[in-house]
Amino acid sequence: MSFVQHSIAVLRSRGYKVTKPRKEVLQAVERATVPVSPYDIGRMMERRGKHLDHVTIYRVLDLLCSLNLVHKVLSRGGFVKCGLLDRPGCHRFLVCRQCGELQEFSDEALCYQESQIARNLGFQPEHHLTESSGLCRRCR
Amino acid sequence: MSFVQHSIAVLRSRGYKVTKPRKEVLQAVERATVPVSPYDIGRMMERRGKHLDHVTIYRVLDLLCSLNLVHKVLSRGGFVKCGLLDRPGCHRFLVCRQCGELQEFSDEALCYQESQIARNLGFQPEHHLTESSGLCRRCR
DNA sequence: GTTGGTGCAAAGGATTTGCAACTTG
DNA sequence: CAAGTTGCAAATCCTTTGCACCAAC
Repeated sequence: MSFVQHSIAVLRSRGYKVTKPRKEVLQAVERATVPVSPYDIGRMMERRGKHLDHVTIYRVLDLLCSLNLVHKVLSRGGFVKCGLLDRPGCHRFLVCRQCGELQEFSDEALCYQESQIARNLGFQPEHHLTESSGLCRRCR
Repeated sequence: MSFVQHSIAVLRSRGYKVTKPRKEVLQAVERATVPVSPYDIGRMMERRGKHLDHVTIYRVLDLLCSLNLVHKVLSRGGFVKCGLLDRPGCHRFLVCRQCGELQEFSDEALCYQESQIARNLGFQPEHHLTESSGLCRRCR
């Protein structure tokens, strides 16, 4: 099942309406190869002769983030589709500092280790955010 | 040696001028207990009867970041003084989602493990950015 | 038909740039 | 005194809010 199809199913199952703007944002994120900002998405649509209000794009992205269908990449300030779909645990990124290409992964051992460190420092850990940067295979 | 003193020494040793605005931004960051934005710093100064142009604050923070004297906390969108000074390796954070309190640490084993994962996925790793969130001792 | 979603207008921040004037070493 | 910094003005971009209208279920 494709990313868009899966996302639509999740929307429906949670009681959210499956609207044209939501489908279009999903398709735009699907096509993107690097993290895209709300305005990037707006421009992508214009180039295809469509138009979406930027406020709508913001709101759709917020919703998709809250459902873990897309992620915000903080080091780049943009959004990407979730590439791990239902896989549990913290989703992490490798980001190419040259071309922006992104690879998503999750790793239980890492979560465990980070949680241990947090507890040792008096924290009760909840989430781990990791974005490693470097060079991807092609840019190396 | 205090954070401010250390930072001034680093500026000097790298050939940067030690100016009044730079010292004042350093002092503001020193006093902050949670990550602060450039405008936060501006307001902190006003409250003390001083004034700094926001553009200057942006530029000073950029410089201090590039020298690793302060860090940008992406999950909170603010800056903090570096609490590990010259300690090598990637600096990481625990951030309290309640009060914003922040603890900095570094961990060699974690760096190693993350690098391994990156290489297995075809990446040449350079930096690891980690910001775990949870509850600090007091907010728990 | 209802409820939730969207578009529009507008406001409020955040961030950047160019240039003249000033300060530090 | 020279080079590096700062302050100001202004432009640009990002993000959010309120409300009237519209579309999906």
